[in-house]
Amino acid sequence: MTSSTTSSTINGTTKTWQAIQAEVRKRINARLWKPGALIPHEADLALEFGCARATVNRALRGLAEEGLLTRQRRAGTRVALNPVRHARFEIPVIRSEIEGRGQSFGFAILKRETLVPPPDVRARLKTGAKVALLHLETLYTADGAPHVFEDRWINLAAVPSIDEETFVTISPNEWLVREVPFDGGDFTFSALAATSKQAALLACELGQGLLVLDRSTHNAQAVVTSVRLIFHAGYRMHTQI
Amino acid sequence: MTSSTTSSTINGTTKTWQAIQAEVRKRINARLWKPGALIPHEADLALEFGCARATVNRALRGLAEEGLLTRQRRAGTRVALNPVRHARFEIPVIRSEIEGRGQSFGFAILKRETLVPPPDVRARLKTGAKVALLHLETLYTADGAPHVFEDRWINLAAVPSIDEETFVTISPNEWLVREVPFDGGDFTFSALAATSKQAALLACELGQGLLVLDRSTHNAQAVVTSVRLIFHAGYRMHTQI
DNA sequence: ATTGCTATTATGTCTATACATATTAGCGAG
DNA sequence: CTCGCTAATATGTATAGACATAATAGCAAT
Repeated sequence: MTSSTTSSTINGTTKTWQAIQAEVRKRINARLWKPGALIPHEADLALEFGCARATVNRALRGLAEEGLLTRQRRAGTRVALNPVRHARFEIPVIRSEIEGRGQSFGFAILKRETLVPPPDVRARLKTGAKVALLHLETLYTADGAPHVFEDRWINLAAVPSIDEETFVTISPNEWLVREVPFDGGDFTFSALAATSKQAALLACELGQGLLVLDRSTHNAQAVVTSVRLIFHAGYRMHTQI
Repeated sequence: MTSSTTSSTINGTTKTWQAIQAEVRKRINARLWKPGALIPHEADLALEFGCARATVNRALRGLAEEGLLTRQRRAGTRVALNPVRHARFEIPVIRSEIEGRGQSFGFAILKRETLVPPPDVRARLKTGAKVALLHLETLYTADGAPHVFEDRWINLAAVPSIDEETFVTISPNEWLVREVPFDGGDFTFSALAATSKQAALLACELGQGLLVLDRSTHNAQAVVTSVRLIFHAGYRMHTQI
């Protein structure tokens, strides 16, 4: 029958943009297209794959975002010389992370005060020498065991409503994620050897290596909060690419 | 003067997908569209912004990839309940990282041997109990100072040509990135306190906290290599979102 | 040789239309 | 009330055609 409703209008195989991506990936891996080399331009590939240029564009754009290709107008598309790989870490809400492992989540506010912070914190939050900030120290636990110690400074000007929050039922971590929209931030991983205070808090030996994550988040107006998370000994932050 | 602009949106000149993204972001941040809420569907937005549905699709797809929106066929698009944020770390070639800071790069192969690895390495590389692997220990330096100690195991079956490489002019790190295509891998950050050996290698105090990055990379066939990088004391790995 | 214009070219984006596909809502039979 | 079918619907993808934009190459004038 001359039914025009059949799906595969294209001879041979239906070439979705994902199929094209896979094919391009294969050619790069097989060194058919070598690092640094120019690959055929979109129109040619569209012709070869029997699809529209927009479909090729969709495929190549994705690979460029991954860092596998570099593209430039007029100059064309080439295989990346140094395939800069990106590791994407999910930064979850602490409660979700713990409960996701089937453990019980808990937290305790160890300190809550409003004062002018030390210079390094002032620098991170870009606040003046006389501006008081909210300072919170919280210990998060998993199945009762110390999980992470959080040392947080909050810009009250950016989050005024936080004054009314007691943090009895919701942790500072979760409250901020839920209530404060933000545009960006920065993350820094580092390591330190446990001081006696940290060893006591996190129930580890004095001098053990601890993973540290410093994070500050900002919106369009100001730096909202800056936090240092010191994880329990042996904690590993994992991701796949 | 007169409050002339009652403009519902940016009209006229540019209604690019990026402008639409920005507008949607603004509405989410302004809580006009609250977390969990359904937003108008693509056709409606296209009508409102005066553009084609494909353009709206492009904008919303990007926001969904970021994790700010969740989209489902037939069900529509809603603002993500807990915006899982992603930190994207670039994993550069060590030489590029050092030279990018204007420092001089160097490396020294401390050990090169071929032997059956211990069980934990066997597990990571998924090799048999009798398969010998190439083991390399390398110290990378920046301006002559220790930068990172690399302890690497390489699956010879996956990278046979490595036997001929002397690593005199090119480091193992760079050689592998350049010569061995891979599909994926996983990363784990952790911390340890410097042992006396590590302290000597990295020129730091005994017991200092050191940042550790374990990485293994695989292609379609096998796990190609597994590496542990132990960074010098005080090293900070930074990224922005 | 250097500068400056212009034509060329490959990617970037937008449009209008069409069909595919997943998921839900509704309805009828058991 | 539940199961199973069908219709409705929002996103996902593909298409041809068009124009925009950046970067290059070539050529001309200084």
